[in-house]
Amino acid sequence: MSVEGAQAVRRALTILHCFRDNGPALGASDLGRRLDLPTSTAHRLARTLVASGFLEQDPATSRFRLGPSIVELGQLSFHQRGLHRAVPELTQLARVTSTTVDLALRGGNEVLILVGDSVRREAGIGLRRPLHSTALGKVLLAWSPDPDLAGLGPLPALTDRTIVDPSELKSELDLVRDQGYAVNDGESAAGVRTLAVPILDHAGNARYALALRATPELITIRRLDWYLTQARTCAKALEILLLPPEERPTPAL
Amino acid sequence: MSVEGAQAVRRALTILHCFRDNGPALGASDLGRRLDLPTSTAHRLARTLVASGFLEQDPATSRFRLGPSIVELGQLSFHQRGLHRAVPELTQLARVTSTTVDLALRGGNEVLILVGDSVRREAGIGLRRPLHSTALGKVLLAWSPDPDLAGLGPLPALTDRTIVDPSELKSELDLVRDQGYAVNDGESAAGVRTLAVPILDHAGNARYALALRATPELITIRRLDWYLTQARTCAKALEILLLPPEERPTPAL
DNA sequence: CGGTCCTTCCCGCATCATGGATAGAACTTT
DNA sequence: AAAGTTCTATCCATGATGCGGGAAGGACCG
Repeated sequence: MSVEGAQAVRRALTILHCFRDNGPALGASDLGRRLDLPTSTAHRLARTLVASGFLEQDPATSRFRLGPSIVELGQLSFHQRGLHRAVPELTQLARVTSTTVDLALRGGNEVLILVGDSVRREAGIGLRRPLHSTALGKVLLAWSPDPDLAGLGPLPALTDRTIVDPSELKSELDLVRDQGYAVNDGESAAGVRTLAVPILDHAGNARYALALRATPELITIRRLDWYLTQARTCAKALEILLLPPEERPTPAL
Repeated sequence: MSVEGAQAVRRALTILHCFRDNGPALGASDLGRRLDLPTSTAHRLARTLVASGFLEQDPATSRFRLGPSIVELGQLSFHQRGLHRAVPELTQLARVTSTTVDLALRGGNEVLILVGDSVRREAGIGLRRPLHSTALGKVLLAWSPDPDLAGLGPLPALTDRTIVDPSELKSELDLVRDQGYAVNDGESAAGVRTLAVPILDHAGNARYALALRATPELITIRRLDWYLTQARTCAKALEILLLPPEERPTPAL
């Protein structure tokens, strides 16, 4: 009961979410253990998911993996959002800047990387990252409709530079909003510097975030402005490709 | 009751499936009408889906559309299946043959087109087609583990050439299995000829089907062999790209 | 060959989803 | 501009529905 009224459905969807973190194939008892459910319940839910094509069951090992319906709807939504049109832009940006490029949006309380540059595809597609310790996350938070930092819960430290204090994060976000971009300097992993800019809609919310990622030796402070220009140019192009005209921000006053 | 034990979950998944046929955004009462459910039930299920990120609700119109989790899991599964590695092959094949190329698998009782050539992306990505009136479908049926034609139900006629008689379909499938490929000559739409070949696994089942589509003037009978060779070469490459070594068919005896 | 862990099915209980009714907002028609 | 229509969203009593302990049947390992 509590807040949302649909126990069985919620559990079934959680089962689907299990497959994002873990290996490609999970058994019924794996699922039960991971969700703290009786095996029989997990098994029944999984079977229902199989019946609708959202999971499929390996005939040999009888373990579950994501099914055809997921790919189908994923491709459909990918195209409906126009994300396929973003791929060439990102590839171009990656080539020009020699960096790794990611396009992300907010999914719950995490950053959801949807499209990587196709030069280094393995990058992080389908990956989730924390909001507080990534440049992408900072951008998504800074231009968020509900700036509820408390809702994030504790901020785990990934390196010794990670911002763990909520009030410190708050002033960081103010800075990000002020200067129009975010930098992550080894707060997520040592030796990685990331630069992120928002793709804003007419309401001033960040619909997507675009990031360039490389070593600090490549993205030096003095060259930052150049990378920023490149990123912003690309972001402007993506704004047109991804947002319908009526949702684009009104041109600067 | 009946066969699968999860009413609420089944209904929720059906809601998701609604979004494949119809426009991108549906209201709660649309959903209720389409699934023949009370509005309140449809609304509650949709809310649960929103809470898990499988749907999202437009703040302005409060209508629902596919959410970030769908794109996330879709991309993840797309990559886990190695489908991104198929894209360059398909593009190449489309260029060489000047045809429209589709890669599909079976989803329930329909053909599920997953990847089109990127030359003409709009082709039919995320589209479902009948099994009995497409070359892709014939291939998927001909090398299917359960050749249950009765389970298909009635075979609707899309043109006057569509095979509507189950026993006729059965002999057509025998022919397809014999010659190793399927042809659809205006059975799905007039003036379209399609040639499809399977990508088989070690158990002899068609995991994917690959099709070339063009006008009968282009794919003439005398040139059929050439197109067939092109398609088979590509299928062989895809077999290696898409199937793990232990699931590939053993080399011809 | 005994042990362990897995998948799968069964069935009685009480929890949980159900859907009619309602309030109110938004949009359309007259 | 007001009346009418259609929509979203919430409530709550009812009983249908999903729940999960248990046990049978395999598969794999030692």
